[in-house]
Amino acid sequence: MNGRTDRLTGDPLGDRAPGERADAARNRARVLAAARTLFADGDPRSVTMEDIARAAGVGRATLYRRYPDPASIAQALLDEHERDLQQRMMSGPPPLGPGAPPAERLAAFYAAMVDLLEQHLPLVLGAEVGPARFATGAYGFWRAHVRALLAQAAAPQVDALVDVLLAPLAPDVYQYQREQRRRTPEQIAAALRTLAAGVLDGG
Amino acid sequence: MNGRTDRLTGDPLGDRAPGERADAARNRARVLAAARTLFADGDPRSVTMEDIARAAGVGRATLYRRYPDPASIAQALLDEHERDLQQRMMSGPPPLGPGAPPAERLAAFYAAMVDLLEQHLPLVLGAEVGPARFATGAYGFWRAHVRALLAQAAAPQVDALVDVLLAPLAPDVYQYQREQRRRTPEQIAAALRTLAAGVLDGG
DNA sequence: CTAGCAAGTGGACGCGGCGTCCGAATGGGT
DNA sequence: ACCCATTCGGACGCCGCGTCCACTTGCTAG
Repeated sequence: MNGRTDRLTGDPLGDRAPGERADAARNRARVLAAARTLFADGDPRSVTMEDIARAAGVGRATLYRRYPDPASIAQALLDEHERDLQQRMMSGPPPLGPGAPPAERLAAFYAAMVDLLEQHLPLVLGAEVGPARFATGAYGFWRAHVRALLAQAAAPQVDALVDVLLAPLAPDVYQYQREQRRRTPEQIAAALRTLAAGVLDGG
Repeated sequence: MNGRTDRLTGDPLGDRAPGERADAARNRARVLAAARTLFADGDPRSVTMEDIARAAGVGRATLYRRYPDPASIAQALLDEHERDLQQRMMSGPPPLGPGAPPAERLAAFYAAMVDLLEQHLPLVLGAEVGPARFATGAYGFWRAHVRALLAQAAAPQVDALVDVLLAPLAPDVYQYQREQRRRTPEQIAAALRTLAAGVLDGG
């Protein structure tokens, strides 16, 4: 029918929803681009809706139409990366994907998460507002994954252990280790590998 | 020549600092009492300076004289409990105090922290504002303690493991497990015991 | 006992972000 | 070219913050 010309080739989250108006799509792209910049250079926790609106050249109500707060904008920017990781966990090559023993898969998951945190720390910090972290769909996914690995390895205390094992991946813990403790991503990943081995192999 | 020493550290309702005026002491007691109530029944994270001032029957500037924000008031209320725990860790009976093998002491520390969280969760949540948790003196103490235990047990990755092992004690992780996951303090403590054993005994 | 002074107090003020509302503009189908 | 639904964005009221300053209170020296 209507061959819609996709003129927004540089658009971060390219595709626009069916029936979305052209100006809406354009503004959404502007908002996301501006937000990405703002979160990246500055304190991600203190980015305000007004900041984003001004940087995007858009009214504040336009922002509120789609996003309730800065955190959800950061979340939108993170989504594609998280989805990608989820894909690799479900159907990628081992040890991250299926096929490796649970302890190795857990270690690989830790390594992948460290990678994600390292590459997008500002966004992750911006997306984390208090207990909101646990409410994300992503947390539920990590949770289900790790829980399955624990069950597969016949670990004790499966249900209670899951959140304990996910706790070190909290963004501010990572930030603290990187910036206050001057630890490298490799050191952090190594410690998490030790943890995975201790819980799933030893003990 | 009054050698007055302003103690900006709010100590809980008890004695008053030397040279502190009677009205100041009375107000400080009022403030702490009011704050304790407010943090306890309501969302600890949304307690505001104005709330506390109103509940205490005190002007806002009076609050700001001693405490920069609600979090530091919660911290003041927590201090005595944390000090007590620190005392038991340093010179109390084993397994929490010295004398037990590291793995058992770590498990005992976890149990004691779960106890503290369980009894004072509202205060702990109120005292935790973002990355402020790591800046607390208390965190440094827990950190040094766990680090010593790890070193004593000749664990690998000592420095990087410390913060990983402390992460599950983050107040919002605990709250999530209790309120969303409906887990009992015993279950949480058991999972942490498993963790301690896995890292220090096994692995 | 009184007077003086410094510490303590609290109401008022300006600032900035929040979230919403409504008149204006814009887009896309007819 | 028209029309209506959707979207836009400036403006508004609200609330909490943090500070300032004029007033009050407690302590102490004379």
